[in-house]
Amino acid sequence: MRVIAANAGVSLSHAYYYFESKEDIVAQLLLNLRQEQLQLCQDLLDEGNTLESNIRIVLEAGVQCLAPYHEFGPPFLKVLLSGEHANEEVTRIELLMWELAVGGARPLPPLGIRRDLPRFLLLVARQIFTTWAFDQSSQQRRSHTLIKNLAPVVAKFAVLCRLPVVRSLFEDILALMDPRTSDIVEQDRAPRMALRKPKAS
Amino acid sequence: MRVIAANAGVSLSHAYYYFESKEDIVAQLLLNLRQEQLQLCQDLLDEGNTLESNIRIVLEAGVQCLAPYHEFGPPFLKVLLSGEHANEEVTRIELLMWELAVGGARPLPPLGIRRDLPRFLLLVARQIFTTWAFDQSSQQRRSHTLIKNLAPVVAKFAVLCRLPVVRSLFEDILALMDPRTSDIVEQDRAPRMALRKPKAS
DNA sequence: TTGGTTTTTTGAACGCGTTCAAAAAATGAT
DNA sequence: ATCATTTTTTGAACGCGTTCAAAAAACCAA
Repeated sequence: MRVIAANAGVSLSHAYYYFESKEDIVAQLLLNLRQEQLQLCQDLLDEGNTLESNIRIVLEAGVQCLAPYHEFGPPFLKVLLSGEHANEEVTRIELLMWELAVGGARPLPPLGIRRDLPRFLLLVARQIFTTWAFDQSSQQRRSHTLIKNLAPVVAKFAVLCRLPVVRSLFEDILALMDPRTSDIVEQDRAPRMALRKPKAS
Repeated sequence: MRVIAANAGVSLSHAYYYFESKEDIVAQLLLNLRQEQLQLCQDLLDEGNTLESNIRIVLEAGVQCLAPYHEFGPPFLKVLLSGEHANEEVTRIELLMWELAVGGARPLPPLGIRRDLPRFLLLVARQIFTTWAFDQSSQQRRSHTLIKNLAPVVAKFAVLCRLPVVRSLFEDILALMDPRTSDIVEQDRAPRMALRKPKAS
């Protein structure tokens, strides 16, 4: 904070006139970087690539924009997971990027999951982000490798969602991670879209 | 640290004679709690329940043991993800619990995944832990609900792994998160167990 | 016992994020 | 222009995790 204030040419305490806390500054920085990533993605996604390619583009743009601030990986993650600060805006931007990636992919993903796939990819991306945040390998090589290996798997999964069994797994996972699901307490939730009746019970 | 040192009846600086840092104390605490969870699980898992039931038992034992220290959720997570401190021991214990959960389940999970399922469950459990660490709902209600809803989904997934398509997804996911995968840099990894040949390269 | 060596323990200080009362500056009505 | 009010800016301090030189204690050969 002392360095930031000095660089801004104000006193230490004056920095708190503009920002609530250091974490708040980190949150703003993350927001700026996500906006930068969005701009980068908008330049790269408009060519009708495959879904796999688009997934890689978005993820790589992410680590590229954040790379100069990799030392703030853990604070970034904390801001994102703590659900405070301006992170609903960050989530909005992330979701928008995944909508572009899905909507611009050729061939288009199966119709049945097309609407929900962006939210699913958001979950996947959060997992990548977690890995990246604590990636101690040089140049975050591990994260890049993970992205490279993950993109085809997710794309394959999307295609397999044409099969009802796989599709129901997709729905289950999405329902689990949907925050609304956690609010249901009283009634037992029946499994959604049970494609195969359980033998008993 | 001042409070801990005072409670221990030593001076502040003397606490650093026994522990490297505050994070180190947190890591040791987490290890103790995992050992406690293991003991709890060993008492509850020896009855040949279903896999779903065992999954719930292990996860619930986890949140139960950690509940008194929920305020340390984020530091716990950081310790676990940063890969420092004594967390390979923590991982060992967690893996052991999942081996008990899988090996003691009746009916036994499909043979093809029986060996790898514990590692898969470890990944799932880490995700639950992440959710729990930042769970702001009262009594961590959200985490409990998530566990309740997740157990049947994972159990269902395990059964579906009898189908080759689903099984290959299982293998893919496990390979992705395996740290060894990230070390492969030079050669392009061919997709393992491709069940359906792509139409063109 | 002595004197030297190692282990244990401490007090004082540092850096960092944060707070707060109050000074300085800007603003606005009379 | 004057004074009251609000906005902007600051210096001094606090709490916390951490470090370190040095004191105190324990240990051990001579």
